[in-house]
Amino acid sequence: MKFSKATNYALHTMLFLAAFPPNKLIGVQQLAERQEVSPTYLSKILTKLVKAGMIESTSGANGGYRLKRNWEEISFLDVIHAIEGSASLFDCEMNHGSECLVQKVMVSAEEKMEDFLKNQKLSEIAKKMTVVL
Amino acid sequence: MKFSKATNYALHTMLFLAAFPPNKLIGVQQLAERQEVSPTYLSKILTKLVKAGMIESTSGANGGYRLKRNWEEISFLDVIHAIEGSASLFDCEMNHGSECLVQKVMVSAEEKMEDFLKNQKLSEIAKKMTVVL
DNA sequence: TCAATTATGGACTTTATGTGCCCATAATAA
DNA sequence: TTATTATGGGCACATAAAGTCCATAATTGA
Ligand code: SF4
Ligand code: SF4
Repeated sequence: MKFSKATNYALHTMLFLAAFPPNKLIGVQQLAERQEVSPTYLSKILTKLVKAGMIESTSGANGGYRLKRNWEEISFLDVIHAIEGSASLFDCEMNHGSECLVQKVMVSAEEKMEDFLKNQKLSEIAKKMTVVL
Repeated sequence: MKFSKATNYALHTMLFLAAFPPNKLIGVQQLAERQEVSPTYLSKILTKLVKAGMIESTSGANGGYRLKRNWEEISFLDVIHAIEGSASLFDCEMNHGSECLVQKVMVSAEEKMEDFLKNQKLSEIAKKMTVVL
């Protein structure tokens, strides 16, 4: 029960892009160096963010990634869900009726965390960070 | 990023014990059957609960497990921590100063969930459950 | 048009963790 | 003493995370 490193990389990349000249492209090489992660691995993560509609990519020389227009509204939760998926943290195979209290408690707990993360916008946090990374 | 099955087993065992004649011992065999899990595996989990001071065990014929006296105060969070440990869900190896905002946000989010789980007492939930398991 | 650069995607290996089993040992009751 | 039950170490298996490699596509610039 831990957040994956991939989520960490994704969050940091998004925050870095938020504090980067907008519309300017930056390649996976430089993003990877900054986080001390292999470019090939980070590449997979970035592709997920692209598919989630948070960033856009451009191939070819001088290509790279940049935030999409709606980025100011993206929350921590959005990034986490893009990487880890949106399935419940507590998945019980059995199905003892819809009034199962255990699941209810666990799902409610998870929602408490998600409600908070939903309100943590990347733009707000990036603004407050003095040094990025 | 999922709660382990072990946590699921632990929670269900505790809830079952809460709705069981107090001071009466029940063996791992019967507990395991009820949850459709191997006794040997459940045994390890129960030992963790013993070490966490939530239940007590008795060896020998007619031995088994039962709740300890203080059990009414035990929360979901206590059980989860006993099984999964209490380390932060978001552990960043790097240490970019104590004012790291990313960690702050993630830890705060986790605390939201924990605050909720801390207030879910086993005794309360067990009382509300019509049928146990 | 050609070569260099960059992202994408598939397949793979490695590593870590969770899940589960087996057996030896200790403790207790009959 | 024997049967029963928990404990603990070690091992095996399954699953997922983390990371690598390479082929392909898209774009730029010469
Ligand atoms: S009671 Fe709920 S959580 Fe427990 S096994 Fe049944 S469905 Fe799953
Ligand atoms: S900024 Fe915080 S979360 Fe990010 S790498 Fe540094 S210590 Fe870790």
